[in-house]
Amino acid sequence: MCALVRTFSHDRMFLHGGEDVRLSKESYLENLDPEQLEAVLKSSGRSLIIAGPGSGKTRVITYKLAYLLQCGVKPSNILLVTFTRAAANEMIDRARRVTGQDLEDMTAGTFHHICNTFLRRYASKMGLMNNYTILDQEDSKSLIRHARAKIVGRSGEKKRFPSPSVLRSIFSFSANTLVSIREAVLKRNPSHYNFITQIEEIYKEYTLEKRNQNCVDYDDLLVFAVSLFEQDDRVRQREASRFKWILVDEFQDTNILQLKLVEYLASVHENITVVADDSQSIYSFRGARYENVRDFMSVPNTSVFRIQTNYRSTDSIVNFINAVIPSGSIPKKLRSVKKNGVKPRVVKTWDRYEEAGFVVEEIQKLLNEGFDPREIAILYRSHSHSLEIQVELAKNQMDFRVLSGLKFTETAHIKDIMAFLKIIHNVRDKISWIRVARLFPGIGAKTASRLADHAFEKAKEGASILEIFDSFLSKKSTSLKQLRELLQGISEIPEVAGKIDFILKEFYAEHLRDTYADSKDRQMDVETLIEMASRYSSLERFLTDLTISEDFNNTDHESKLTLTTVHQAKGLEWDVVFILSVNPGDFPSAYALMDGKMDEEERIFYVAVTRARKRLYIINQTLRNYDLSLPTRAADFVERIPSDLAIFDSVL
DNA sequence: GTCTGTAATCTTTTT
DNA sequence: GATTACAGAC
Repeated sequence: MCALVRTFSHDRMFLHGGEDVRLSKESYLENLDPEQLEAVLKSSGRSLIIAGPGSGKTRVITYKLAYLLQCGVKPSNILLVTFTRAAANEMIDRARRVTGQDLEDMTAGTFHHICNTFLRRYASKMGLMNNYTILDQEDSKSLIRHARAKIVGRSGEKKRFPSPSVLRSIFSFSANTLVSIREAVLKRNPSHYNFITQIEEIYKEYTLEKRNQNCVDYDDLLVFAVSLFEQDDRVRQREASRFKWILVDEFQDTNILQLKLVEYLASVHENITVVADDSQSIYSFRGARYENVRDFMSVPNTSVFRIQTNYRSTDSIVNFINAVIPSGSIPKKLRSVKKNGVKPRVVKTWDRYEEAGFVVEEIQKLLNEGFDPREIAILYRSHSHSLEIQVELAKNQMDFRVLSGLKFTETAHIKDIMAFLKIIHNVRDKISWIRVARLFPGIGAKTASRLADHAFEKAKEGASILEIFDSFLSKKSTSLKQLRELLQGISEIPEVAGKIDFILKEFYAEHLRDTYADSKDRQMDVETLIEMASRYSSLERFLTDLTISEDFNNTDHESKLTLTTVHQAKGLEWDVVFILSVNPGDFPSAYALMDGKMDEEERIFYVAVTRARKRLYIINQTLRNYDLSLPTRAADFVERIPSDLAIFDSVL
């Protein structure tokens, strides 16, 4: 297909005005450096691009995409898989600008998005109705909580029995690594092994309820998509035929299911390019295995490209980065392009308050120097490490945005509104019924769950909202009547935005006023949600996007500092980066120290350090809240830093 | 049954 | 230090 395969073997000739006139005229390729260019142009068939941090991975994929389009590959024949929806959008935007082509028909997004589109299409094959709802983390936990209560009951046995969150992580780990529940418990939480029979029962109950209520969780999206292709070869053939080209970013963070999926989808045309940096694999807790990179590479005829130049950071920072390459990485040494940088600073403070004080003071200096606040970021291992700094910033009236922590879509008021919509979309969704019913005065846990059970049974018989309420035995309280009217009203309004507006006006605004001190802010959030909804005509699309893509959370940016966990900082970069609380027990986390799992922490630290373009600050504290009798030195990232690569400071 | 106050329980990272 | 389970008042 397209001239690619032919031209590739003959290398640069082609670039310097070889056969393909159309492309050689395009100046955009000149924006790439030789090693990037090679990766873009020469990779066809199966190829793996191992690219270090700051090597312009996004640019490589974007230009590869543009190049394919220029070669005449139709957008509908391309699959682009990225780690976040935002990353896909960014690449598409750039490729659109470069090529001037309309990319509407391209399939792009995260694995979860892509699996969801397959699942909607083939839902019935998998025993689902295509109006299934996707459970987010919290909904999934609620469902597990119910299943848990059913199995463990109210007896004293409950003590030390794994909590819903722990159970969820066990189930999720099992799904994403293709191991049994038994093995998952042994691997992750061996101390819970004596509860194994109950855990297995809860898992059964949870799975059954998900099916009954026509719900899938995040893991199911992947699991179902994989088994769809495994079970039906015709479906696999049909879908794989469509994708003449597949591009996958952040491949080191894929799990075994995602690897399988990619292999299925590439099985017809075998044109697949994956980009990876094994040192940046930081999602093992959700099944990511950087061994995928090795497995992918070990298939015959896979070509491997390496980009080891770092275009992002100054030489001083790159030298520092080279000194903290995680153990177990594929050996690498990054080259820098930007010269005369400032050495990273390692600053010792007393406690988290002093740390916050120092950071704010230093930021003020940087702003005076002329740095743009949008180009300054504060990173930390855990969201809880950010509280003191948030207070300190607020005290000094400095604007900031927080990417970590409670997301817009996770706040109680947004979840309430969503629950109304979810009922309309999938009447069997008990979790939403319970959530909604409890908002009304006089309806508590008991009535709510009786109503949910009733609605569920009636829905199976195909009853309407009105019929569900009419046959609900309980005394016709005013609350129930109001709920009935409300749901009926929502279902009659066609537009998504109109539905939400109706909920707000008829009921929710008042509810907010009665229950929250900050009801004004919350109402404004709901109004934002209406604004978002106005861009959607399909309720299903709206619900899906809101639970599956986080684009909605990264709102305005204007002249603000950024605060975020390292995990959420992946793929981003700033001129100035502060890394907070680099002490054993905080970063690396206490968890990792206990389990001796330092390798992943090293990679997280590596990701953090590599976000900085010009200035890098590493802050730690003398007052350790984690007292180690264990070897602290090995666990202390600061202790490992060679003395000539940073400036060591103390504000004590 | 609902609502409210108090005691116990953890405590990462997220699509 | 916040969430959640539970006991007791209504």
